[in-house]
Amino acid sequence: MRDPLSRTFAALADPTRRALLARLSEGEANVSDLAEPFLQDMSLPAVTKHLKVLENAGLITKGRKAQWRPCQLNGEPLREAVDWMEQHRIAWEEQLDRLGAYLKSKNKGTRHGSKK
Amino acid sequence: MRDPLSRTFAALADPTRRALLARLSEGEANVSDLAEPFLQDMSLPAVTKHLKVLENAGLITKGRKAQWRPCQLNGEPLREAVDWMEQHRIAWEEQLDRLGAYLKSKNKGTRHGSKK
DNA sequence: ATGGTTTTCAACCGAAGAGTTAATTAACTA
DNA sequence: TAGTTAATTAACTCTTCGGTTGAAAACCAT
Repeated sequence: MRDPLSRTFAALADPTRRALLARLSEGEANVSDLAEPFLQDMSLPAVTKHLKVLENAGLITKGRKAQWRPCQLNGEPLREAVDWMEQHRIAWEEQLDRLGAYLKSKNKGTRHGSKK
Repeated sequence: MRDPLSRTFAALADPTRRALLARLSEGEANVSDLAEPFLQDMSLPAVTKHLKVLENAGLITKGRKAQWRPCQLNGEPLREAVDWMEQHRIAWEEQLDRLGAYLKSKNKGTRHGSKK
C-alpha cells in the first residue's frame, strides 16, 4: 500500500477523475449525477471505481441519503500536494535566479561581455 | 498516449521519482549521482527508467557532457499542475465559506439557534 | 586497440490499473 | 409483497508499471 502523497497524485493522474473533482468543486453530487457525463464513454461501475480511488486518496467523502451517496470534495490532500510541488518549484526558480545573477555578475567588471 | 497534466501527476505518484525531483531542486546532477541513494533498493536501469518517466513528463531535461547526462529540474509542468489543483481547492474552500455564511445567517434573526 | 566508465536498451516477469458484464445489495414505492 | 432505482461487488480481460538481468552503446584514457 502506498503513502498518502503518492495516492493523491495517482488519483489525479486520470482525466476522468480530475473531471469528477472539477464537478465536485462546484458542489455536492450523487454518484449517478457525477456519472452522467461519462456514461457514453464508460459504464457506471467504472465511475464507481474512480470514485473509490478518489475516496481512498481522501479527496472526496461519500455520505448516504436513502439510496443515494452524496459526494463532497475534500481539499486537504490537494493542499498537501500543492505544498510539495510549490516547495520544489520555488527551489527551481531560485536556481534560475542564481543563474541570472551569476550571468549578470560575470558581465559586471568586463564591459559588454568581452571575453577574459 | 496521455495528456500532459496526467503525465505530470502520474510522474509524481511515485516516491522514488519525487525524491529524484527533490534532489534536483537543489541543483543539477548526473544519473549516477541521482541513483546513488537508491542503489541498495533497486538497480541502475530502474533509476534510468524513472528518469525517463520524469523526462517524458517534461519535469526534467537531460543534457550531455561526455558520458555523463546532467539532469536539471524543469518547474513549468509543476506550475501547471499547481494551477489546476489550486483552482479546485479554492472553489472547495469557497463552498466552506458559503456554508459558514449560511450557518451564520441562519442564526441571525432567531436568537441562539432556537428551532423555528 | 584495449579497457574502464557511464548510461541505456531489450526481453522478461509479477502486480496493479482501468475497463467490461452480470449479479447483488439496499432503499424507496405502489 | 413485488417492482424500481441507486450503487456496489464479483469475476474476468487487457494493458501499463516497476522491477529484474544481461548485453550494448558512447565516451574517455592509456
